[in-house]
Amino acid sequence: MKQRQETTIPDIVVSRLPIYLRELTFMAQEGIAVTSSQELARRLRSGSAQIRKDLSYFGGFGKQGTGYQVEFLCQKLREILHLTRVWEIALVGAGDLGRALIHYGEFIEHGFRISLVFDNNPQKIGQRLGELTIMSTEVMKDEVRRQGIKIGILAVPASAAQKVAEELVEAGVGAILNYAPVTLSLPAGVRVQYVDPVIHLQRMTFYLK
Amino acid sequence: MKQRQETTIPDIVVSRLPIYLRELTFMAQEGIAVTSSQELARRLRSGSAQIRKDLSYFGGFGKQGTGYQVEFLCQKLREILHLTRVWEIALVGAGDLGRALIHYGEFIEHGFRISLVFDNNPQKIGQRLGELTIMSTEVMKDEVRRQGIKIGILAVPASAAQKVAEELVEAGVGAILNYAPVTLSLPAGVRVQYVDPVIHLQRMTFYLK
DNA sequence: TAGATTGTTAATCGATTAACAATC
DNA sequence: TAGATTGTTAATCGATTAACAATC
Repeated sequence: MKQRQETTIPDIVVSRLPIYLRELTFMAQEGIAVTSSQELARRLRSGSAQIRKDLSYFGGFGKQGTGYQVEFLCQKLREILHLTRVWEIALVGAGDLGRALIHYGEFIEHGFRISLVFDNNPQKIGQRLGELTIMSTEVMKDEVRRQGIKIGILAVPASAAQKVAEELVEAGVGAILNYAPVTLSLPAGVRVQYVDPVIHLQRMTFYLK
Repeated sequence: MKQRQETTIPDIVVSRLPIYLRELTFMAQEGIAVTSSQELARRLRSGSAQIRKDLSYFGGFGKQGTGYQVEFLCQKLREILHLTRVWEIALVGAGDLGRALIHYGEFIEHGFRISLVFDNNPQKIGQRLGELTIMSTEVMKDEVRRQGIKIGILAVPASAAQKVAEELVEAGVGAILNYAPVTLSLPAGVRVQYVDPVIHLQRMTFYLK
């Protein structure tokens, strides 16, 4: 049960934790109170040794002979991933995608709240989107900084993405979910996750005949 | 310039090729005719040795002392990734996300065409979505098989995803882009790419304070 | 106690990187 | 030729997996 953040956690380990948390949450909903690395591995189509090793970076959460208390492990994973608070998000781009994201219910269910929306189109500025009012990208930096927002979602065209990303970082954002189809060049330490449906599809067509 | 598919290509190598292709396409648009592994690496924030090694799995596309012809390399990458044809796609789920995907212009620009849309909501069946008519999931298997469609996009709730995915696979689909927040259990050989904004965000909050 | 499963070590496997001969 | 950059090998690095003592 020792905490050991002394070691640097491999990024690839961190990237698996949300998957574990999601599956464990399903299991809790199914009424499963206790599980094993083997059962979890079977559901996730991964290896039980990997799961145990991943978890052991953060401490010993199980009991020999028994396994893991599902609710307890969920709670620990939420703490590790800093999910025991609500994260405010700035969304940039109020097109079709931005609209879909605003209405996406999973965000609020999991402690993420889009609290600012920006667009550079004068036609859109001032309009309502869900419960928010679309603001000008000109005030973006100030507003994001003022509210202390740390997460940005980029739903802008590729051509605008780099500049917007830089401004978000200047405003204090440390994590960007990028839907624009372009690789961003940002200072080390800024986290970026890429979502580009075309890239994802192209990763699969290689295997199709 | 030898072709050597003899070796199995590591999945991680394949997954980088679309990123190379995207950046090279930008470079071509910028009027850059010739580039080097070093220049490409700088733009992608990766290593030049990695780029050369990745490409060498498929043949020698460059010239010592000179580098790579941008257009030529783009063409080769398109061939490797099987992007020299149009891929028809079946979209399942006509909610906000499905709507956004239908209107997403990048698909057709890159040779992907959503040609069937399904939903299980009787209210939606028969309605138009873009240029398509929403069809019942009851006819999904038959229609997908009849048209020989190999790619599916899942934009359904988590609770429906596994069943829909299995039906798509039975209908001959070999690649699934899954927007539902759940891990799918499918036969080996079926490719799946996951897009779950919540998971992506949770991979970054670990690093935020 | 007998059975089960963890947490951890060591072995294996695979990916990245450095280095350089080949060559344009 | 001199300079540059590829394609490839070998070294390094890191991640996965197997195995098992510890222990519930």
